[in-house]
Amino acid sequence: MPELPEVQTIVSELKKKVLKKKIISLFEHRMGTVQNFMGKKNCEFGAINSIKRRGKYIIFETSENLQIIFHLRMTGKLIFENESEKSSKYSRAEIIFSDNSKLIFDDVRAFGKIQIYQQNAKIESIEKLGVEPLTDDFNEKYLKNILKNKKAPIKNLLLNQHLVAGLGNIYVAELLYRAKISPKKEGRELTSKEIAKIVKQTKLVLQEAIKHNGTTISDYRSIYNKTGEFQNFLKVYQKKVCECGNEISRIKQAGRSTYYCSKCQK
DNA sequence: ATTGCTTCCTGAGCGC
DNA sequence: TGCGCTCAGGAAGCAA
Repeated sequence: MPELPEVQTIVSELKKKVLKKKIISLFEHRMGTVQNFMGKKNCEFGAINSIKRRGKYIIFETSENLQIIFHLRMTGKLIFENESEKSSKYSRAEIIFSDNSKLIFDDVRAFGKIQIYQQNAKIESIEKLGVEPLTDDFNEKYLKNILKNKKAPIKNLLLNQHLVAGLGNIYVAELLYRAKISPKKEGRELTSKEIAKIVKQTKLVLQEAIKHNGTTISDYRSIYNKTGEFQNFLKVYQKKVCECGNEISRIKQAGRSTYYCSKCQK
C-alpha cells in the first residue's frame, strides 16, 4: 500500500524516466479509472513539464496546461515499459509517449484513480490535504494545535490526510512504536514532550524508508516493477514479538489493524 | 463539529 | 479440490 515514501520513490524515478516526454495518447482500459476525461479521448496533453508529489498524490503538469493526477490507493502501480516489453496483468490505463515507451497504470483492485484537470483548476481533494510531514510546517506547534480537544486516538488522527498528508497504516504504526506512544491515546491527552517525539520520529521513519525505496508488504512496486527494502527494517507492523520480548498486540482502530507493544508504548 | 461506519474491489489464506 | 468466509485498506460519503 503506497504511502509517502513509496509515492516519493515513484516520483523520483518518474522524474528520471518520463520528464519532458511527449504524451501521444492516454488509454483507459477499465471504465472509471480515468475521471474528468471530459471527452478528451483525442486531446493533446503535450509534454510532461513537471512531476511532483503532494501527500499520496502524483501530479504531472503538461505543456498543454493540463494536470494528470494519480492516486494509487492500495494496489496501484505505475510501471514504465519500453515498446517491446509485455503489458502488465491488471492494466487499467496506459500513457503512450512519442518514443513508443509507455507508462502503465496497473491496479489489481481498481481503487486507484487518474484525474485530468486544467492547470489552474481548484482540486478539492488536494487543497484539503494537511501539511507535508517532511517540511518545517510539520512541527510541534502545528501538531499540538491540531491534537488539542481531539478525542480520537492518535493512530486515527495521524491517518487523517486532512491533518497530515502522506502517512498510512504502516508508517503510523512504526512512528508510534519509535516514539513509544500507545496508538490508543487520545489526541488531547498527549503532552508537549510526546508530541515532539511524534514529530521527530515521523520525519526519521519517513526519511529512512525513502532511503530504502519504500516498503513492500505485498503489492508495492517501483516503476521498474521492483520491491522496496524497508520491510526489512519494520519493528512492529505485522510483527509477532517486540524487541523487548513482549508479544505485539493487534487491535482494530477505524476498521484497520493496529500493531503495537503494550509494554514499550504507553 | 466530530466521529464512525460503509462502500468500492480482488486475491490470498483458512477451515471444513 | 473447492466452497464460503474473512481480511487487506485509502478515502469519500453519509449517518449519528
